[in-house]
Amino acid sequence: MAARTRRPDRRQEPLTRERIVDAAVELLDTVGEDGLTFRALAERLATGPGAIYWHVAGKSELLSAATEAVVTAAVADEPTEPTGPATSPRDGIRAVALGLFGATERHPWLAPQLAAQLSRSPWGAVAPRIFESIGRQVQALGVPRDSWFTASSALMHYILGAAGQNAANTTSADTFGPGVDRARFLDEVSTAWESLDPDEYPFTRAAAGQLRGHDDREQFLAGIDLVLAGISALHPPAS
Amino acid sequence: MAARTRRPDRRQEPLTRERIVDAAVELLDTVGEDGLTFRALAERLATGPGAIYWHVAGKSELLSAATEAVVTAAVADEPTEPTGPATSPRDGIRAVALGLFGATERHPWLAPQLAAQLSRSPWGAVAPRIFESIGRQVQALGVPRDSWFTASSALMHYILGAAGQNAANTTSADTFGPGVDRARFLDEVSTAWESLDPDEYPFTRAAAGQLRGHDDREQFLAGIDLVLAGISALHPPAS
DNA sequence: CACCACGATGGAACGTCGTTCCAGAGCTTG
DNA sequence: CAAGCTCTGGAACGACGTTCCATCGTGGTG
Repeated sequence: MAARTRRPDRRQEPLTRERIVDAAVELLDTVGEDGLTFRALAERLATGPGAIYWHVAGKSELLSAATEAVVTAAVADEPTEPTGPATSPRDGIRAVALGLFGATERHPWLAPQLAAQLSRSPWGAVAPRIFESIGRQVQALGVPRDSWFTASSALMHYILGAAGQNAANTTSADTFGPGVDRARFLDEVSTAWESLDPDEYPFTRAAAGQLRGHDDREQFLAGIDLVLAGISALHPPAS
Repeated sequence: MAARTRRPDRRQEPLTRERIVDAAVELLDTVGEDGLTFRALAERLATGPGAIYWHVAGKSELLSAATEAVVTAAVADEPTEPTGPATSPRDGIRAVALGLFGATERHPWLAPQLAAQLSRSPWGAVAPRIFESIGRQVQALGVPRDSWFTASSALMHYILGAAGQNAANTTSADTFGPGVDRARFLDEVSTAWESLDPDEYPFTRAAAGQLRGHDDREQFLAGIDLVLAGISALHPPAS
C-alpha cells in the first residue's frame, strides 16, 4: 500500500509515530513531565496538535510509548556480549540492573511513569521486556525451573523499587537549589533525620550516619547481591 | 491564637486540612486519580475551590498529603503488639510489608503516587516512615549495625517495587472488563506470554506457566523471604 | 489526462482543569 | 462599637487535552 519506497520528498520528512515518540522523550528529558504538551510537541515537530492524533491515540498512549522505548533501549543496551569474554550470570544481572538504573538517572520522569504503567496494567508490554532480560540470567545462574518466576520477579521488583527512589538523587536534589551538590544534600537530609522525634524515629536517627556517606550505585548493587544471596540459599542449583 | 477551644458552631464543621485530605483520599479511592478535582473536592466539602487553597498549597501538596496519610496509617496499623505474643522480627517485617501491600490494594492510586513522590524527593516525609518500620525489625533481627542501612533499604525497595506492580492485580484487570475475574485474567496474560516471539522472549515463554497459577501475596512474601535469606547470609548477627 | 478517493495534515474551537483574585462573612481584640 | 484578622467561596483567567473540519498531496481509476 505504502508506495514502493520512493522518497516521499515532501517539504519535510513525514510525521511518523517514531518521530513523535522520540520528540516526546526529548521533551520529557529537557522540560520535565509537565513540559510535555501536545502544543509544545507540535511546535517541535513543526506541525499542529491535530496531526499528532493521527498517529497517537492520546497522551497516556504517548507516555506509554515513550516509557517502553526508553526501557527497551536500556535493557537492550547491556546484554550485547556475542559469546564474549564469558560474563557470569551474576554480572549479567548487575549489568541489566545498572542499565535500568542509568535509564532512570538519565530520564527522571521514567520511574514514576514506569510505576504508573505497571500499576495500571501489571503485565503490559514493558514488564516482559525487563522480566526477560533478568530471567535469562536467572536461568543461567542454574536456578531450578520451578523457582524461575519467583526469583526473577523478586529481582525485577527490587530493581524497580530501588531505581525509582535513587534516580533523582544524583541529578536533582529538588527541595534545595540545583546548585547544591550531592554531598551537601545528603548531609542536609542526614542532619534532618538526626533531629527527628526520638520516640517515633529511633532507628532512622541511628541510621542517619550511614545515609550521609552512602553511594547510590554501591547500595543498589549491595541490594542486588542480597537478593542473589537469598536466591542461592533458598533456590540452589539442582545439580 | 486559635481561641480557647470553644465550639465554633458555624453552620457546619470548619474546613480543616485534615478534612480536606480525608475527602481527597475518598475521592481518589472512588473515582480515581483523574477524578480528584478541586471542583469535585469543593462540592464534596460544600465549599468553593478557593477555600481549599487556604489550607493546601496546591494539587501536588494535596496528593503528597493524601499519600502520606495513607502510608502512615498502613505502617502504624500493623506493629501494635504491646509486648504481645512475641512476634519474631521476620514476622514483623512480613506484617509491615503486608500492611503496605494491602494499602496499595485498597488504594490503587497509591503506588504511582508513592513512586512519583519518592522520585521527586527521595528522602521526603514518607520514606522515613516506611524505613523506620522496617528498620526496627531489621535491628531486632540482629543485623550488625553497619549493615542496617543496606539491609533496610533493600527491604524497603523490594516492598515498594513489588507492591507497586501487584497492587492492581487483584482488583482491576484493566485491559479486560471489570467482570473478568483474576483466574481468567492471569490465564489470558499467560497465554499471551506463550505466544510471544520465541527468539526475543524464550525465558518469558518458559515462565508463562508459573504466572498462570501464582498467588500475588504468596509471591510477595516469597520475595521477602529471599531478601531476608540474603541478609542472613551476607550480614549475619555479630554474636 | 482529468478526476476522485483517501491517508494525512494542521489550525481553530470546546470543555475542563489548576490556580488566582477578591469581595465579604464571622470572630476576636482594642 | 469599630477595626482587623482569619477564613470563605464564587467568578474569572490561562493552559491544557481533545475534537472537529477544511484542506493538501498522492496514487489509483475512468
